[in-house]
Amino acid sequence: MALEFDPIEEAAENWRSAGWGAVDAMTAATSITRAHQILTGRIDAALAPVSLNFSRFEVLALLSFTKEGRLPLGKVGDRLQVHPASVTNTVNRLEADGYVRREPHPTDRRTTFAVLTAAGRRRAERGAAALADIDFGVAGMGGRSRAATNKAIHELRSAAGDFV
Amino acid sequence: MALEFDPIEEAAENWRSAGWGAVDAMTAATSITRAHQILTGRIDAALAPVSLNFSRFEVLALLSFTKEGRLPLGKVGDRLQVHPASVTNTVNRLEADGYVRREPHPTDRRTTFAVLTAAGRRRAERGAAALADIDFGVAGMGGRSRAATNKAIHELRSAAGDFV
DNA sequence: ACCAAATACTTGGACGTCAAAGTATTCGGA
DNA sequence: TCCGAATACTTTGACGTCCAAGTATTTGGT
Repeated sequence: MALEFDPIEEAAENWRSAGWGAVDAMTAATSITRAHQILTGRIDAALAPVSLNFSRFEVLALLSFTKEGRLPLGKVGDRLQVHPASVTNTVNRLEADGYVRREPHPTDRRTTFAVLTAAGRRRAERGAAALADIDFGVAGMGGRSRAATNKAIHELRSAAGDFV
Repeated sequence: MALEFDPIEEAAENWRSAGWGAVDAMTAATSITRAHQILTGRIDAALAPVSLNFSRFEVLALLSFTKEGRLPLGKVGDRLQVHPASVTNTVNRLEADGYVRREPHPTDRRTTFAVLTAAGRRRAERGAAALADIDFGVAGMGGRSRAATNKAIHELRSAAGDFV
C-alpha cells in the first residue's frame, strides 16, 4: 500500500519539469486534500462504533453548546458552513436515530428548530470522547505543526471571507 | 454570509468550556476540513470552464507526466491515493469525453491501461493554466504559511504510512 | 392593505467517494 | 500440473455534498 516515495513530492517534481508553475501552491492544495482524506477516514472510523459520522457529530456538538440545546436549521448551516440541503439531510438522519427532534418556531412558521434529545446529548459526549481518543485524527502531527497549520488556514479562511 | 466571528475559534471556546479536551487537535482537524472545502470550491469553479474537476484533472496530469502517456488503472489509484472504484468512475468519464482511452495490457489480461489522447493532453495543459491562475485555490495564504502547511501535513502523511 | 422580494427549509438530480461483492486472470507452492 | 491465493478491474449500493427549483411564510415599500 505504502509507496516507496512521497507521491506529492513526486508530483511537484513532475510539475516543475513540465514548467507548469505555482508549484508550492499546487503542493499545498494537494497536501490539504490528502490530509482531509486521512482525517475523514480516521474520524469516521472512530465515530462508527458510536453510529455517527463527522457531520452528524458536529451538529450534535453544536447543539449541546447552546443554552437550550436547540438551534434553527439555518443557523446550524451558518455555523458549520454547510449547504442548507446538507443540514436537512443530516438532521433527518439524526432525527431518525432519535438524537434530535424538529420543533416549529413559535412565531415564525418558516423556521424549524433542531432540538437535542437526552439520547443525543449522551451521544455527543461519547463521540467527543472517541474523537479525543484518536486526537481528532491528527495523531502524528506535533503540537507545533498543528499550531502552524491552524494559523496558515486561518489566513486562508480569512481571505475567503469566512468571518469579518 | 460571513459571520461576525470565527466559527472555528468559537467552537474551540465551547470545547474548552465543556471540558472536552484535545482542543488543539480538534481545531486542526476542523481547520483542515474547512480548508479542503474552500479549495474544492475554488478549484472546481476554475476547472469547470475547461469541463474538468480536480479528480479528472489529476488523472490527466498524472498521465501527461509519464513517458508514453499511459498507466495501468491500478497505478493511477496508487499514485493519486484513491479507491479503485473511483478510478474506474473517473476514467469512464474521461473516456466518454475523449480525453483518455482504455487499452488492454499486451501480456497481462487483467490489466487495463488508461492512455492519454491528444485532446486529453491539451485539456491537461489548459487545466494546469487555469489552476495556476487561481494559485490552486490557496490565494490568501502566504508563501511561509504554505511551506509550513506542507511540512506539517508531511508529518501527518508520513505517520499515516503514505510512503516509506 | 397589497404584492413583489426576501427568507427558511425541503425535494430531486448530478456527482464523487468508499466498501463489498463479482468476474477474470495470473501466481506460486505442493 | 493443479488449485487455492493474490491481483486487477468493474459493478452495485449506501452516503454525503452541492445546486437548482419548489413550497410556505414573512417583510417591506407603496
